[in-house]
This record gives sequence, structure tokens and C-alpha cells, in this order.
Amino acid sequence: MREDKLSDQIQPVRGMNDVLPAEIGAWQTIETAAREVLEAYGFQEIRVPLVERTELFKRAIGEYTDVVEKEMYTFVDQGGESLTLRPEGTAGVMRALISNGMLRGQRHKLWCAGAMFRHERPQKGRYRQFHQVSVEAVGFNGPDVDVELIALAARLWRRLRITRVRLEINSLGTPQSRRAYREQLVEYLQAHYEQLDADSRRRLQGNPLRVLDSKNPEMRALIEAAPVLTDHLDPQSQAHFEALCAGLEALGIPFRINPRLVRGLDYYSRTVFEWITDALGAQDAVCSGGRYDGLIGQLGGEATPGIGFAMGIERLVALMSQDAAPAPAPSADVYIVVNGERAAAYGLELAERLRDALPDRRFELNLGGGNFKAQFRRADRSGAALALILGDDELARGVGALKPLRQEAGQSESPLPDLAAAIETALAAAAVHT
RNA sequence: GUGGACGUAGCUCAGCUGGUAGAGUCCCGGGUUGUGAUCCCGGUUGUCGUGGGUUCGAGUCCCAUCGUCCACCCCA
Repeated sequence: MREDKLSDQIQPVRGMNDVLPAEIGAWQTIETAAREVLEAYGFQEIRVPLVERTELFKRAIGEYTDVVEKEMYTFVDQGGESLTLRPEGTAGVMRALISNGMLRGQRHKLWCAGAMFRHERPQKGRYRQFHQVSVEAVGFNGPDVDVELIALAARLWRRLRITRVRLEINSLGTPQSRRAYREQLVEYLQAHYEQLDADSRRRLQGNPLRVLDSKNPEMRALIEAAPVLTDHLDPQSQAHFEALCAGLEALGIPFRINPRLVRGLDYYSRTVFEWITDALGAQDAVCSGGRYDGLIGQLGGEATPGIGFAMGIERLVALMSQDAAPAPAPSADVYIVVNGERAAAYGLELAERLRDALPDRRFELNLGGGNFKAQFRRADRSGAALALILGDDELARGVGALKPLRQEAGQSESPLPDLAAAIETALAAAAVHT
């Protein structure tokens, strides 16, 4: 590497992508739809810092999870404090509720959108800076909120015409019942230790529940014979889970119970769910979440139940562009072609006047000169329906010429003072033809 | 962190068993001294990712390195 050479290009940071104008349409479609659906369900936006004290994530996500152990962007600031770029959204939002004294006997339905950071090897649908919309409902015991949150997501998919997703749910029970189950599972796995592959042996040490997630076909028989989590739920969790299933059925939302669905973060309890797709390669989770009844207490707040989920914007964008990439919106309604020095100078002034008169129309003035041929080529590429032609000739006669670009129709002229009205008429006529 | 494939013009790519680079597209100009997608003519564009090695000679072979993609792990 010749880092000393000034002429060398500066490379972007690995796993951190630019969202270019050609793809921004899909992002805006998703963001707008998400905001509108969330508001329709009574959720309010909250914005929290991208950086938090490292301790917050260690305590919330769990010290021995992959995220905390090896994926966090952590640094020591000038004051000597260990800070971390947020790897997920829930912890920061819960911290904000505690810091601002918003918990006592109160309930909150919140959403938060923005960038998250995880230091992993980039892959299809997985980046070091990625974007989520995360949704949190705090102060509700459920299972009614559980059902409503899932219905909200289902509505968003319908709205975005996303069809290649399916819902999987499970219950992790309470920390107590999970602990009891875990002991049984560890006992079972240790009894069959010779049959475990290397991955599973490692997981047995760290997070035994994840052994059940193994993709190794040779492990299948062993896994299927293992004790099942949902058979070991405490009675309340069992009732909660049954009510959740009944609620989803009542709303006609198809789901599959996946007893091996175990979320990667420690803070989940009872309900967990995941919307997965077969269209995105190895990264199949598009949206996932669950209940975190113990989290707020764990962070030093007054014990309050909560549930939430996060959806990955990059993955939704990828999913949507598989069917039909939304065409980028035309940048202009009217492209103003100017010829001659006087016209070029007058063009600036006229464009401003027209923007005053027709604030909802998009005017693009030809900038930087160019001959007629070039200017018309730019007008065509801008997607504008109409070209407004201003030459010294028109200027001398006090008129502007209007030429429809999207259909075969004659060019017309209008006196400069009447241009705004003439443009409206011409645009309306052009719209009829498209 | 591990494995595989790949880095040649702004973009998409060709370049056979080594003989110092080519197409399409884009952009610009002209054909029409004032009219866009099409057509015709002309023009610009490269430290062949980077560093080193083998060779008379390397885009081509070897090593290293950086990057991209995909997969493992894990996850949105």
C-alpha cells in the first residue's frame, strides 16, 4: 500500500455503502410506508444517539453473545470512557426511557430508525453499517400487543407488496423456565457428545440452545430427539403463547411454530418471532424481535415489560428490487432550454419566477451552456414532460416556446407573462397521454 | 476469524500456449449556422488493484498485499 501518495484514491470503509440516487427511491418508499403504518397504530418516533457507553450493550445484549464479544465498534474517547457505536436499537431506546424518567406507570409505543454498526465480514444482505427501523412497545404485558405488533408488520408487507416472507414464532418462556430447560438440554447433549460436530461442541459451551439451530444434516436426528423448549414452558408462558397463536389465527395471519427459533440476544423472554425469506441467500431474516420483560430492570430501570422488533432496510430494499425495481422519479416536469447570452441570463430569472408561481412543479434550468442538441438531450434524459425554449429570438418577441417531449404534439408559444398558465395547460395535456 | 471466486477505460466486459491493450456504452463535436430517444461521421478516456519476483520481454506465470463478491460463523 502506498498510503503516502496523495493522488491515491481514498477507499470507502469496508462494509459501509453509499446509497445512490438510483436506489434511493426504494429506501424512501420503505421509510415512508413504515412511518405511516406506525403512526396509524399510534407509535411515536424517538431518536437516540448512535454512540452509547459500552457497558449499556454489554448489560443489555449479554456479555457472552457474538455481538458483544466480537462485533462491536468500541473505542476509548478523549475522556477515557469506553464508548460503542450501537449494534442494535433497543438498548439505546430503553436507556433513553430510563434516563428521561418516562417509565413510572407509563406505557410507550415508539419507533426509531437509523444506522447500526457491527464489525462482521460483509456478505449479501449483511453490512458493517446497516439500517433498521426498530419498534418498541413498553409497559404492555401482552399477549395482545404481541399480536398487534406482528399484525403491524404484516400490514407493512402488504403495503409494500412484499410477498416472499413467512412468519415463524416461538416462546422462550421465562428466564427461570428457560434455565431449567437448558439444564435438561445440556444433559442430553453431553450424553451424546461423540455425535456432536465441532460447531455444536463450541455452542454447547457458550449458548447450548443454539445447538438446535445447526444446519449440519448429520445433526438432524440428534436434534429432533432432543427435549423441546415449548414442552417445558411454565404455565403462564404457555398460556401467553397459546393466546398469541389464537390471536394470529383470529386475524388470519399464517405462522409456523419453530421450536428451534432462538434469538441471538440474551434479553428475550417468552414471545420471539422472525419474518424470513428464501429470496436473499444466506441472510434470511428480514424482520425479527421478541418480548424482553427483564431488560429494563436489568438496565437499572423500574421493572417494566416490553416487546419489540427490528427490520433491516437493506434486506427489504433487496427483497423489493427482486420483483420490480421502482423507477427513479423524473427529476423535472419542465426543462428550460436557453440559447444565446441574453436568454441564458434571463433564464435564471424566469425559472425563479416560475418556481414562485408553480411551487409544486419541478423546473430544471439548463446550466453550463451547451448547444441546442446537447440541451435537448439533457431535457430528454431529465424525464421532463415539457421543454421550455428560450432563445434570443423568442426573447425579442416576448414569448417562450413549449414543446411536449413525451408525445408527438406540436410546439406552441406563449407570451412570457402567461407562461405559468400555459405550462399548467401543457402539462395537463401531456399527463393525459401517459 | 475461516474458505472459494474475482479485480483490464466512468460503466459492462474481451484479451488464445507470455511479444508493452480492444469492443460496446457513456460523454463531447459534427451531419441540420435553433429542436431530444433512432441513424451516420469524428474525438477524449487506461499508472491492466498495489508491491515484488521469474524472463530479453508480464494484462497474461509465481509470491505477497489491498479490495469486491459469495459461503461458514453470526445476524437485520
